[in-house]
Amino acid sequence: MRLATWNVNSVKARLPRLLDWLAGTRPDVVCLQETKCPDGAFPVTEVGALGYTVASHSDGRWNGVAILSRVGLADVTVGFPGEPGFPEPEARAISATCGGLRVWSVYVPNGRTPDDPHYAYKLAWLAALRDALDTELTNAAPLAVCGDFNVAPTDDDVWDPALFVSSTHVTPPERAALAALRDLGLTDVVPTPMKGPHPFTYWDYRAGMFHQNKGMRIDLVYASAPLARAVRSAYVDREARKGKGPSDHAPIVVDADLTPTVESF
DNA sequence: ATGTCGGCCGGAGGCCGA
Repeated sequence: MRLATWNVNSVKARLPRLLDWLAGTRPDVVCLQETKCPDGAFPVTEVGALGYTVASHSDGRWNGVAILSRVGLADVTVGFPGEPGFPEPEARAISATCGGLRVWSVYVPNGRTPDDPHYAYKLAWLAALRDALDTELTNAAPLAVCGDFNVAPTDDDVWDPALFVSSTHVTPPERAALAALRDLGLTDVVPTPMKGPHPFTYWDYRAGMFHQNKGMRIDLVYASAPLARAVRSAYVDREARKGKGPSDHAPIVVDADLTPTVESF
């Protein structure tokens, strides 16, 4: 089983690169975030030509999450019970069962700044996600929570911790929210960086940040115990951040010794 | 670091969000 997650920053703007990347990487299951793709506009035909079926969740111009699978796509759930909104719930979570693996694609609220109402929203959203996963993890099936968490778990996950003091993405409450997810029994599958010591997954478009490798690790794969035991390797595909017209995030690719159990075709 | 993207409206370029 090859599982991947990628904040594409608009599936429409990224479509040529997404298709090339799918054809070259051949993941079985892909979690996408920031699809920014209205309902009904998702390019299902184009990804379908590569063997993928699609479950997507949109609220229009912002946000948007999706799961692509070529090993089945069953029991799709949009959002989760108790999901907070701003004020209405946004398109930030979708889950499905793909080849025997329960997969969540999440786009955690950014938070903006610690004194902004969006920061409280972010913490409430993460707390509600924890409660929803607590219920779901009573099932023994392997589970992955993948996506853009907008939190760097440790100081090693930001290019200059001194610059981030009292900024969002690194505050103790945000990191405690991630720890609460791990306390459910989820394991942070830390990918291999491929270049440099830090497995960054995001680099701001501005100021040559990618070229200087001034990035952050804010895209995460949290694996339940049965999945974590099966993981053989994981890497950040920083090649996908290069060249013309990239997303500001790179994909994470995880290989696990799970035999896909195709439940529908 | 505040240097760039992408979406929207509307038919250019300003505004919002990240």
